[in-house]
Amino acid sequence: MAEKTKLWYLQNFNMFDGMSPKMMMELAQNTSMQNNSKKEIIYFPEDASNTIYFLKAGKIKIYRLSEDGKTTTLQLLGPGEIFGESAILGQDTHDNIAEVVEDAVVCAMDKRDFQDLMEKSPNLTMSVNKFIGWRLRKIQAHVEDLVFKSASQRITSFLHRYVETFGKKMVDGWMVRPFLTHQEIADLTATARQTVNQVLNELADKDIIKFSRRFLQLKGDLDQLES
Amino acid sequence: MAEKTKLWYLQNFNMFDGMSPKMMMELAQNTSMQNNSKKEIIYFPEDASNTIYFLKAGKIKIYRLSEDGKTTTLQLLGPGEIFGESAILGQDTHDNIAEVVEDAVVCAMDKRDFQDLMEKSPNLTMSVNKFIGWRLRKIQAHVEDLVFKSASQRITSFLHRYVETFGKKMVDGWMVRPFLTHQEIADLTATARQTVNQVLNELADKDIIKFSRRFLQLKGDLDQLES
DNA sequence: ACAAACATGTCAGCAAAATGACAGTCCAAC
DNA sequence: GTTGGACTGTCATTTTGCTGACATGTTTGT
Repeated sequence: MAEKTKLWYLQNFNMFDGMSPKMMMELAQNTSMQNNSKKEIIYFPEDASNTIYFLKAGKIKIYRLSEDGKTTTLQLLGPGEIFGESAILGQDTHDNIAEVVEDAVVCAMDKRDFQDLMEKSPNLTMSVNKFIGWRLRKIQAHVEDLVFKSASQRITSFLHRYVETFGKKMVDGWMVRPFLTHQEIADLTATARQTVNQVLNELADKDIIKFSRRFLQLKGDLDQLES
Repeated sequence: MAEKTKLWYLQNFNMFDGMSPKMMMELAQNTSMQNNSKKEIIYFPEDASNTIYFLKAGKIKIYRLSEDGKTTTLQLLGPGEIFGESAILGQDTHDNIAEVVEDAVVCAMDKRDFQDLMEKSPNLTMSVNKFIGWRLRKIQAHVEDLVFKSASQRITSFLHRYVETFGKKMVDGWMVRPFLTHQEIADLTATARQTVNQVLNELADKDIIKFSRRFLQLKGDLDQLES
């Protein structure tokens, strides 16, 4: 793929804001691009973690399995986000699974190339640190939710976040498409599929949302989805 | 305090392994030392986060409060650990509380000084990244515990970790002193005080542990405390 | 067009653990 | 010493939301 195209692809990762064009060029040269379709697995636990990934389009989920086959999703990532960062955080194998939720375009870069870049650019290092900090905060908030909130509160406040980050604002509310399956929401909120179904229908009964497999529509303001 | 003493104090933080003596000297010069006694608060949420702390001795807990006054402890830190790292992760206020659990000696350093050092030493940057990665993994494991394990499993596997990291190996098992209150354990494991009490007494009945306010003794091998 | 696989809707029953209440115990400070 | 406050021990009650079961509905691939 032409470097120029790659360069374009690497725009809109805030992490690279303020980097010199020369640096960006170097980044682009070291980046490979791939299309991944739904349900593809990008990495498994125990896989060597040599690569850092930039998500250009689509959605990826990072999740874990328990011994007895239960699933919990740690993060749902959208365009502009980075994953596989354990590579640059001194781990040589992954401990999560990264799976494509919506057909994705992923840029991949070897961790050594990225580390070389970091050494050359304190600016980049700074951005990486910020990004990691943000990740850390997100997961701490996740813990807080698990501990303080009830199952149904977790579901509604997940919907809030989901609509906020992935939805489009309309005249009379918000629209997100496509929507997730109830099981996917259950895994994200550490609840049972049936509970998700129930909460979703309750919200629909109250005329706060409308949903189907293809979309989620929020009628009115975000703060109706308060825990 | 003499730089020499400070220098000594800064040993045994793995983060500084492999740093040049010159660099260590610079570190020491920028570090201030403080003694904090039990129940002292080192920082509150919303406090400006300008400082990074190195825990030389004692124990610190990092915790959060919910609106309705519940508590959950995110981490229990012992000697050799770093906290307040949000300072170098691009956050300008804290979002947790750091409180002394056992009388502590804390080294404090201004975040800008530390960042200057990081720029000069890619080595240090690397160590910091590793440390953050380790922190991230710990908290992901915390999430996993919350989701997959039952209350009593969380308590036993907490005891496991506690004994492993803070205990002394004896001929016939392990000994940790002092011990925590049941409420503290409850906050660490997201359970109720009464449940902790029950599990503790069950383990004592099975003659696996012996405990009082002052100590926790594990009779025999660590793996008896498996979930 | 059809079947197989997957997703949703609903309900009854159950279990884990939180809550609340209170007595007993330890400890530290005066 | 005595007293107040914090910590521990125990129990009965209640709740949340998970489990399993099953019917219905929808999508996908051939």
